[in-house]
Amino acid sequence: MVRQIDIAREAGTSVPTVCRVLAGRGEECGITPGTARRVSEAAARLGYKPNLVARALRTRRHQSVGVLFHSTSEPLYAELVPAIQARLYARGYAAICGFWTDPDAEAAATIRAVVDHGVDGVITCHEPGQLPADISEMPPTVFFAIDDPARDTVGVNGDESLVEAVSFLVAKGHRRLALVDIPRSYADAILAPYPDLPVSLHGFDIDYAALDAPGAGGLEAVAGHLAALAPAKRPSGVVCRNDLVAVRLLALLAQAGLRVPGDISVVGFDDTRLARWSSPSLTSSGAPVGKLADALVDTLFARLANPGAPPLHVVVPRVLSARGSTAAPLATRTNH
Amino acid sequence: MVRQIDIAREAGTSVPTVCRVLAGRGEECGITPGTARRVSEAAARLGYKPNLVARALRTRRHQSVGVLFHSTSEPLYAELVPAIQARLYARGYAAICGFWTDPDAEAAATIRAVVDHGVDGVITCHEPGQLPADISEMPPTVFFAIDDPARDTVGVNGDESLVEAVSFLVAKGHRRLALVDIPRSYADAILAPYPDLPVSLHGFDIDYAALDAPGAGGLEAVAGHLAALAPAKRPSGVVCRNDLVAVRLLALLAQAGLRVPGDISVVGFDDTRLARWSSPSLTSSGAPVGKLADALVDTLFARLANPGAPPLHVVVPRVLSARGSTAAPLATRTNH
DNA sequence: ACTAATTGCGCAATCGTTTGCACAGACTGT
DNA sequence: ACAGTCTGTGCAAACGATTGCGCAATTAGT
Repeated sequence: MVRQIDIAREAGTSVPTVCRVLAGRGEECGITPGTARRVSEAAARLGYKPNLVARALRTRRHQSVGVLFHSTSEPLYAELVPAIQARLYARGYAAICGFWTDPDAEAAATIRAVVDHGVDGVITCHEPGQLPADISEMPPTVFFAIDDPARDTVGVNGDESLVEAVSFLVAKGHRRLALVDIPRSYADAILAPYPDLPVSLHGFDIDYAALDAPGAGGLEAVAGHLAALAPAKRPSGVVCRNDLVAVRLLALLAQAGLRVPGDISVVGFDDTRLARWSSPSLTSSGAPVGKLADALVDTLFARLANPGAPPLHVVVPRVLSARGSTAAPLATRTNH
Repeated sequence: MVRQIDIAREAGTSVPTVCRVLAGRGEECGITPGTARRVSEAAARLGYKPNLVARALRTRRHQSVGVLFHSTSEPLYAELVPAIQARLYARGYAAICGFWTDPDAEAAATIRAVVDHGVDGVITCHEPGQLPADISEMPPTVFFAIDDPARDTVGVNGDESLVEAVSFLVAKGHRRLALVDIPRSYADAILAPYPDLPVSLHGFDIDYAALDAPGAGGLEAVAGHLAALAPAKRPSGVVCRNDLVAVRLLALLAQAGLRVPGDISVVGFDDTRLARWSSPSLTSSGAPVGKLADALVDTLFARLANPGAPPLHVVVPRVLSARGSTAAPLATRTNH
């Protein structure tokens, strides 16, 4: 291990001078160009790597950020976490990652463990209200997909893009829709532009941990219900809370004998790789993962640069990508 | 922030005594039970949290492990990384995560950045031979799914379970098989038990980064080739390198007009959630993620506890889970 | 030439924890 | 009672980088 004192000896100077030159503050501190050059060259020659631990002890900045998300079984997070990590490294920061499955207990313990390791900031999807109370001092934190005017947040537009998904289906000719596992508040926002549209709500009790199982956490009942309806009474389009629910529904609808998009169209949310991997591929509305990661990391560094600024709020718009899971409804097509 | 000196003042003793008691070495160092109790109580009362950065500077152990994998677009890694992280936290260690997409350039830079942050150990799927040369001192490292007698490794059995997958299809009556993106060395191992089985090899040039695109990184050509063959000449069973390839192939075969498992059976590898999410669900052979994570973390800590021991090698057996993508071939069924 | 301002650099303390060593005090043995 | 052992505890020096302050050496000013 090469230390600053080794460079100092090599360059015939002292540790503080080495420190100032290597911190790029040579000019500012009035170091002679010649000295600065000797230091830089010696550092390069010896292959100096700063000891980040020692630096962190002195400066109280650790060059690391906690990245705390639901277990990556949420397909969006599986893509978002590596994207965030890449952007942090581009700024010389390490990503200390924490995942959990159970929202309440595990999350708090995981967050506490990461914060105790001395991160400079946190990026998380955890609800601010449920943060462990005894965390003495939570570092600057950016919350993803959380509505809280008092915190720094990065979100994706919710009800507007839900309206867009619905209008996409309406434009294709659908007149009877179902929403799966979508909050009623969002659903209400939909009714405004389409007061006469029959919309049914399903799957409020979906158990995401059981989505792997054959029953799919309650989703099988939803598929069965849809299949049991007479075609004329059946919703011809379904909008799902996220891609995972949509993809599982795709499989269950096939089992139940409904063809997608022939008998029924399906729209997902988040536009993850899952939407491109499924058969049929899934029409989905989501914000580009790269832009989300940009927004999260930029917001965190803006906060670190300016601790006193008022709360920051960024919304990344979703884009609807039409794919194979949506088509005009059968009735419309036969009418033509 | 509460420091040891605050506890020392509160308990009427000195910093070294506090340190020894809190390190659990009170007995060993002959601290009086009374003193030890006063220290413990004061620490609890004040809510002491050790400064891990200061400790790391002194002890050179950082209580953190680098977890370095391909970008989690590899479905197995998306499940493995959170499982590893959970086990590290259970031991009081943080997971500093690094992901990359391009195997050569990004991986080296990512690994270097993480190692520079001072991790105690590394768990990675990177090839040992391609580690950046100028990493002064690589900490103890466990390699996943790498064959290298000189390193600590955790693997899944490869050719044996490939044989098992083939024998599973043969037992169902399949007599003509295809392997997609499977190394020829493995394929050779298969020919031993089944010398007369016609096996064709496909998809050696699959571009994993392009698997999202419509052409699926070359996989569309494979599906097209299979669909173009006369049913009698067509392989009735396909074994794929991993679940992602298998799931994409499922979609492409459907597009090409082949039904799964009616016309053709498909077997995946790794048994990720993708296998349970696809339609039809995918027969797949994989080691349980939990056991893999256990093996990786246990092996790393065994190495940390005993730096001089000879290389450790653990193999976690795969288990074949039969699901909806496999059935007896059409020919066999009509014969009965 | 003598004081004052300026410049370039190094001394020493600091961050919080750990650990080798030594020093008091109590105790034992003769 | 005194030398020797043992026991519990504290002193001080690390670990490596950062930074306020001040000291020399040079230059400017009169």
